[in-house]
Amino acid sequence: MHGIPHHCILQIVLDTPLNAVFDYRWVCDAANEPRIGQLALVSFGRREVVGLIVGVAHSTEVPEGKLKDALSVREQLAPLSPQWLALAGFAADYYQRPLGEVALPGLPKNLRVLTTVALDRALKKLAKHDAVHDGTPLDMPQLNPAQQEAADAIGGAKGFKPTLLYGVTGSGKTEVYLQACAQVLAREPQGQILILVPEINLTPQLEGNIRARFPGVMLATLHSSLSEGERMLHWLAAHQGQARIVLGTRLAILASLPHLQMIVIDEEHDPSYKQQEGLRYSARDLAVWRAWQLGIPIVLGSATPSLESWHHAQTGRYRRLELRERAVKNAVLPQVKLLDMERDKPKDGLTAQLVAALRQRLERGEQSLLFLNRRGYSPVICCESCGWISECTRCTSFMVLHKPEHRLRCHHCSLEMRIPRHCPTCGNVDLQPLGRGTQRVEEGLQALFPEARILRIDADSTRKKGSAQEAFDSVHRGEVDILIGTQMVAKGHDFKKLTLVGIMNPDTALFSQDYRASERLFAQLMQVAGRAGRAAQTEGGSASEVLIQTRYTQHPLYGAVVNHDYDHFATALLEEREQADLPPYLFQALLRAEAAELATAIEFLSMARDCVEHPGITINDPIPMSMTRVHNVDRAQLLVESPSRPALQAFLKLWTETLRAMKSRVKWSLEVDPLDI
DNA sequence: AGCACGCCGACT
DNA sequence: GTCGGCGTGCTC
Repeated sequence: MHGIPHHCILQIVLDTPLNAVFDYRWVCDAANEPRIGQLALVSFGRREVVGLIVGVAHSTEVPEGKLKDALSVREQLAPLSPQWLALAGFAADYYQRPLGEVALPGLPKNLRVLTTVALDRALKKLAKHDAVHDGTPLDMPQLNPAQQEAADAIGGAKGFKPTLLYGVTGSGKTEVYLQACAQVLAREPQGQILILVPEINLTPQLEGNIRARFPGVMLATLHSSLSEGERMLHWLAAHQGQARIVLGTRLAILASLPHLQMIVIDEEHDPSYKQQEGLRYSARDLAVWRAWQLGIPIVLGSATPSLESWHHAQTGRYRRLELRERAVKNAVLPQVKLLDMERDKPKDGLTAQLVAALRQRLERGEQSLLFLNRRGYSPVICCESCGWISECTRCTSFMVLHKPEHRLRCHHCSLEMRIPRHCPTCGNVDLQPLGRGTQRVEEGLQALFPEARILRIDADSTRKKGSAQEAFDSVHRGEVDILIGTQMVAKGHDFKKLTLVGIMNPDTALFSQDYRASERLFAQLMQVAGRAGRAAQTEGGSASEVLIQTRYTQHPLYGAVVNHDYDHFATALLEEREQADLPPYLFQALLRAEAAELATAIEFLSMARDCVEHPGITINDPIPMSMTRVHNVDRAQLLVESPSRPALQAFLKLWTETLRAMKSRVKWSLEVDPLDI
């Protein structure tokens, strides 16, 4: 009874917004049917696409006339595991998208093309690679007692155990992760570990550290700046279990890891774990689900945990471990001081006290960092006689002056133009820059300290590939006296000679409409402040200082920063959130609509608000988004809230199905657990 | 989402 | 006379 040709029905999902499984006929040996989790090439409409087999059956409802044969099954690739399919399924359900739209984009592009040459090449390369396997880690540095306790607790954990590793900047969280990894790798001969970081380009040291520490262990990286060839190779190394450690950004949460034994989320509070377009998933939240599904430990590390995680630690859902001291002997936390801009009026954005502090570092040959989260020369230019200001014609925003390029640029739609010679409305030639960006600060500083070596690091100065790395390297080599940067400089880097951090103008975030702004500001200030004083304090060297310029020296947020007291600050914020019925005590989703006319978008949302019964769910009024128009499209949104996550989920499922069925011409999208409202 | 088919304006 | 605008219809 072998070799008799018979046919089966492959149930296949495809990368399409259609929320459906498509059936295809497949002829094969009865004993040799394709398996769930394999990829297949099929003809779909008038094109050929790669789909994922989610079921194998022997009958179908689809009429004979519509049913097509699958073109091929990718047998050289081991099937994706049921656990991986469940992960993709969970993400699809939770974020209200079709399975195929989650599962297929989670795979390397080269797996989804018609030809298998890239796959075959990668398979061949990895087959040769299999020889080396010497799992002896190098000598581990001595940990302090708190670190050792944390590493043992994490590395020795069995079962689903989310741990919040709360440690001040420079407290050696990375070392804790690495030693916990060493324990897991030693205990589980095949075990794999997934380490997520916010942005891999900003933490280049970590990859090197891991390689140096685990020389016999294959490390695969997964992030958006890999070439397609590399991505294929690294993904496959993870999928085949060869890579024991996978280091990646949020997209790596969908990697196939058949022997996953532990997950590490570094800087778990970082907003870049949330995808901000397409499938708007939170890699951190999916990671927790994945750890729960597999019954494995997960570590969430941060000096300023998200309030969500902090809340979980308070309620006992997460175990909290704490590192209170800096790991390097004699390295102390920098002293944080507030500079009152009301009493010490700034010139060119700098108070006299900050200028004096900069001068002092220059004289001592130490480095300073000025933090200003605004790139360009000035955020707007205006006409002094008629009040004209440089607004973008396509967006609800201003055209930013970029002086080196002599251009105005919109940071939202990248519209560019030459700087007008005179005011477009009244003809006045006196157009003045208003406000201050990094370029203008750089110019002012260079005038103030002509001999100083000043370097600006922001998205504009590092546009070329590799130029950011080069810039950071030159800071590390001590070729820079004063570094000016946006949030790009806040993450990851240890600047050994840096003893001064100046924060120029953080106040705007204090009174933002967005209730998460203060949480973010605090995290950002702590993170930037943490760049200072990471090395041991040397004899005669200055103590590290963080100087914050502000008009609100009495604001409790700054008080908490001065005292390095996230603890009380977070607890106070959580109380406020509970009083005000906000996350994490409430669950939210956002329906967005866009149209050429704002009224069309609002109208659609009003209709959506009333189209389904919603007991237990609060649906607010439709409102224009705070930046209403981007690239000539008007956007509005509808906030949906519930104290019950399951109730919200059930409603969203029904709601999206209803909206999809209405086939409205208005373009809409749903975001679950939005970060920015 | 693609990608077709399908009817009305400014051009080689 | 055609190239091409995007309306709407379908995908096992």
